[in-house]
Amino acid sequence: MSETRPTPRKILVTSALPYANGSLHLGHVLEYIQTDIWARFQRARGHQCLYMCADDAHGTAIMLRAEQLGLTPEQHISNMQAEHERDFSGFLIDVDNYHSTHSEENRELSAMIYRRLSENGHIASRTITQAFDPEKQLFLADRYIKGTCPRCGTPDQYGDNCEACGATYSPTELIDPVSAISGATPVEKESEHFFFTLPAFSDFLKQWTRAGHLQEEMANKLAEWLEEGLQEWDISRDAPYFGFEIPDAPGKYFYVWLDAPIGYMASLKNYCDQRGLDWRDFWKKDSDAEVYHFIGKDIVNFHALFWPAMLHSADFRTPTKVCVHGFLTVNGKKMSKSRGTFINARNYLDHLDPEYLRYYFAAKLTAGVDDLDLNLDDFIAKVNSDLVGKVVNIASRTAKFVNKSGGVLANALADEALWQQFVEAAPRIAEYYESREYARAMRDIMALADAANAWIADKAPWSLAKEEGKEAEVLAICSQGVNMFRALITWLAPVLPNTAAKAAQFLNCELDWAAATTPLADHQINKFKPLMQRVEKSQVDAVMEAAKESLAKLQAEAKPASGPLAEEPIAPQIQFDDFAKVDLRIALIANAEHVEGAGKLLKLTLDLGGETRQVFAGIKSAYNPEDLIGKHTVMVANLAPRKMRFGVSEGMVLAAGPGGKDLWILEPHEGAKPGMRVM
RNA sequence: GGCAAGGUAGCUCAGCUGGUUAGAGCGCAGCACUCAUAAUGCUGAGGUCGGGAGUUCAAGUCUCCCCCUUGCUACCA
Repeated sequence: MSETRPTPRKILVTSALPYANGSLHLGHVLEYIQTDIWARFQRARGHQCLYMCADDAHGTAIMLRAEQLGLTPEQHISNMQAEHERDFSGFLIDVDNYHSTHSEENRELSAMIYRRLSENGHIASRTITQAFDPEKQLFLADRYIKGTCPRCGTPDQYGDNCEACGATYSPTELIDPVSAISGATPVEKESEHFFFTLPAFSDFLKQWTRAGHLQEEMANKLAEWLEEGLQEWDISRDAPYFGFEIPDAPGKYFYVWLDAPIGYMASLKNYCDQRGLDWRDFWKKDSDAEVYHFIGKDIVNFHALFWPAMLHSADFRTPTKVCVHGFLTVNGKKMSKSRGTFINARNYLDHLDPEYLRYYFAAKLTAGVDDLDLNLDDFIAKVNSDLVGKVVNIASRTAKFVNKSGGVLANALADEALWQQFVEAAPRIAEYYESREYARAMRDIMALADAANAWIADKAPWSLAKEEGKEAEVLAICSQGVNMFRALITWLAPVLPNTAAKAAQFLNCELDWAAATTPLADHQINKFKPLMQRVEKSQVDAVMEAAKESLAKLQAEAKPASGPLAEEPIAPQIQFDDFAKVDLRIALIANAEHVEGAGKLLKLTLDLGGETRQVFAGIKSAYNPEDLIGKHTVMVANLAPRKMRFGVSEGMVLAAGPGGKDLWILEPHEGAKPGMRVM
């Protein structure tokens, strides 16, 4: 009844390439652990499985960060890559190759793919207008422009949205926009850009996204984009840019997301070139290999729309599957820097064994895209009880008796029926691994561990050992205990590679998936040594403490203090005349009502004592209209009218607060009358 | 506001195409064991399956409405 070995497959696996601008955090680690478990499982089953990764090393952010650090971009990304590789190895992520998108291989492949896209008529060019930093001589992406929010007046907001009030807008709407890089006032400038004609692949993608390459929920999500109609994708950036220059287009560079996925190929090419293998075996159109990308749900459009379209045009095969996972939360909350739940990979590794986290993630990972919560109390309980209390304990409580009687396992099973449960579980567990339902695999394995412990308790070999003439029976029971442990640890090996290696040493045999359910008989084992230590609460506390410290350090660099004044320094001094230009008036809120279709707006009718104004105010989240009617407030009466989707707004009411529910409009003391000027 | 995914025991989660008294692990209580890294076994308490209405002989499981959480997205002068 031993399992038949499946025919060997050729598999290429990737994790999303971490950006070479920051340290890895546990969210990254979740993905690498998911990928690594899968890759190790495939190798354990005798398949050829290459796990490729690399640093994603291009883009404006990296260029600027390097400058800030006083390094060349090349030095900076080289430092980051070294750090990333240390963290990978710390978490026992067994990549076959860790490369960089800033590599010769990637330069060649990017150029080659671009040429093919271009030859196929899938590259368009046109001139666009963009904000430009005249001092830095640099085009500015939205997030590099800062200014005063046009809606709530909060200074120092980014070019696409306001952190205080949540408004979204285009950078041209910002009041007093400045370049976040140099502080200069941006100007508009034209430039020629290249576009990948994504709409040409609309039909192809509609079919591809439904052809079993994606989880259904992701296919549904992408269908939204596909229904709305795809836009051409801007794939070029102007110099200066840290990246690859586009062939025959001096001064134009590939946008970082163009060459990032090509980095998967480049890493494989780099690996193959050193070994006399051909990377095309995996990527050519009629390849018999399988390609799996593990990614987070935030980058699914790049991997399941842009990337397959590029590959299709460039005459390469498309991925077998894009496996999307959810985000990691910590104690039920989004990993956030402000909440102090942001844990770097290194914070964890400095205090805890990587296998604990590997197991905990495995025990909660499914093939779905749901977010996964790292609940720290649950983490301690689960690891200690499942791994130490159940699995390792089976070996720990039986090995001694085997060793005592010479260390040679019995030649027959004590309980065939129980063993049969293990035999039958093997293919099911394999199927769960294969389909990335690790949580189900772990549940099955632990259920068997429970059965094993209950059986051992029932047989009580320690009691029999006290009786004369029961030596053979004791040995038979404990031999089966050791064999059950061997099966369990073999199945756990993709998750717990170090413990599995130690167990192999104790068992005095290689752990082999196919052999796991054939019991070792008449086999010499070695002395048992503890395989795994319990997690201590103090270690977990130390991780959280370290996380807070790293965070504090980061924030100290970024922001010296907090509070309204620190976050929004007082604006440059103005003269009285400047202030006098703003005509503030007392207004009576004659009416306030909801606006059909608007999420944040209230429509206010303001009585200025002889004149009424209609003003749309973004205060719906903080006020009920009925509570406002009859109250007095202060408005900017001479603000130019503004056309909005729901009508013209003829002024602004004054309010303070970060936004959402925390928003307070001004109200004058008793006695002020509508129309009075506020000076 | 729109779309999506969720809301099942204290905690983390299973519950397939609707079908007997709703499950697991952990935690908790009691008992047993004391071989084992205070590990293990047995027993038990604990849930109006977010709320409401409906369809049905029968609903955690289907429909509608509402509330809450998370993500994406729009608008927000």
